[in-house]
Amino acid sequence: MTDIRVRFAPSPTGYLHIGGLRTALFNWLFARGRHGTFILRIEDTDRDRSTEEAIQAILEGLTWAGLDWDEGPYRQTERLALYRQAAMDLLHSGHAYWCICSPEDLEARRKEAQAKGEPVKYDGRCRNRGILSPDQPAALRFKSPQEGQIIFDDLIKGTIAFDSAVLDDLIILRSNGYPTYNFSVVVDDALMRISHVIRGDDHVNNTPRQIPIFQALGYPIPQFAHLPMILGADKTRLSKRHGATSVLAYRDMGYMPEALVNYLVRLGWSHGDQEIFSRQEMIELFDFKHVQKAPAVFNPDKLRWMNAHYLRTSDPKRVAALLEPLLRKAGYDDHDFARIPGGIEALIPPLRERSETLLDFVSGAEPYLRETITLDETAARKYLTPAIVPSLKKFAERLEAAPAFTKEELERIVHSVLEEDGLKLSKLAQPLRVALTGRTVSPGIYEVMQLLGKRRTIERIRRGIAFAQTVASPGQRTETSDG
RNA sequence: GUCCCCAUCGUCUAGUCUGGCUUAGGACGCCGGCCUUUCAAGCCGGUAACACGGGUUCAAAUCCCGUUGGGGACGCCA
Repeated sequence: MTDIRVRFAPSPTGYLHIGGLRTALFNWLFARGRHGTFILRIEDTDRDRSTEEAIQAILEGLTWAGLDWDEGPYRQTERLALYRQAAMDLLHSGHAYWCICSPEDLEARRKEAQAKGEPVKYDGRCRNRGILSPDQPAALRFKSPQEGQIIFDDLIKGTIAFDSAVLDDLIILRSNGYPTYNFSVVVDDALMRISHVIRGDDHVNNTPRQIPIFQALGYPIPQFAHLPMILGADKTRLSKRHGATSVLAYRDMGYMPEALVNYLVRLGWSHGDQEIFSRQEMIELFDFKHVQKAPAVFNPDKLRWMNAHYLRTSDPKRVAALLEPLLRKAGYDDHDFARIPGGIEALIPPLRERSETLLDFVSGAEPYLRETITLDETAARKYLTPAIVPSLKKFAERLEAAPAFTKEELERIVHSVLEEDGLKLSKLAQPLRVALTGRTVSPGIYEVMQLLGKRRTIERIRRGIAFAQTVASPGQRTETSDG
């Protein structure tokens, strides 16, 4: 059995996007599940569009997602001598030839062919010119086979056949000496002994052009697995038009990497009815047999649901670790974190039932992180009324005198007030909630009080009482009345 | 236009290879209910699909052909 060696080979012309992450994930899963090697290779042979920032963004995205690589990152621009050597070998063995057609000429001919409805391919006019040492800018072209068929068995799509007649002689070395994609991939996949080429199915058409190059170079042909594309809601290829497609943008929007990865693994792959997969399960269960052949539409709603699920079921420590940088980014610091008995971690259980993203935690945590709050006007007017003041007062007094600040004790006090004042819990809970958080929506009031601590709990109730009394004064009433 | 690939609820999908077990299952979303201290979460129920037309067969979502529709590729980009 040959070693499993796979690679993820992004071109650093932009950020790492959702589709790229999924391709990387499937490669990684395949390698990890078969004791294989996962190689990272940066395809930066396009000098004009490749950037260092993009490389960093790709590495950062993969790392965030938890996809670690065993070899690399290799950079093709550091391997140029290898491609040139291979190209010269091809020239000398008669598999390649110099072409002096200018890019402008080629472009013009392409347009003409397109307009006439003729096949758009290089006409091979330099093929028999036998140029040995060009004295003008020249590109090296590969002699593609002209007859027969090129057939390969795709692990996902099955047997795919192309007539060699549709192939033209592709350029393998640009006139600037840089290799082109179709050539450098083959050389690297061959040299790196890649056993399985797992990539997006936008590369299906490149495969019959690459296979003859493997053969001409004298290397074995790897297995191919072409993943279907990810589409946007309008069924066109996922792009910026569909909103956020950058992996790092999802991190910044408060998504957990395990949620994104789980969502992505189910986009095109399945294992019966199972939706939730641990890292280990994915590794063990992933196979090409259950990879879909048709493209899949990216569904942000399901991703959100998945994220909410992970938020609710993950270890609070884990969630807290991911949340902290977002809180800091929002302007909070250690001083704020220290206000909460139990720190950031204590926020997780109460808030996670109400959060779909970590950003929801950021806004939900505000009342507990700050020393004081601003009351929501509408909520305060509605619930902090003179009628509830006596009960609030009674509650605050008893709380102050209470021997402990446990949930049981809080519950006991609340119920004693309820009973004496003949109130239903909801009648007291909502005013308390508004006084304590400034809002109508929050975790349970006992949890809220625990997050606030005794001092802030009492202070906020007193402020709530003050508000209710201010509103009760005749002047205020007139002022705020809308008739 | 040429070439390649694909086709189950709105979306992700099970089932298709190895036809009958399917009144086509699950998930997201949506709708309703329960629970309830607000909002959620959770639980229960509902909504909704085999693109179409021909074959083959006792029997087809499952096999074959065609049509239609969709995606991808046609660069000295990757």
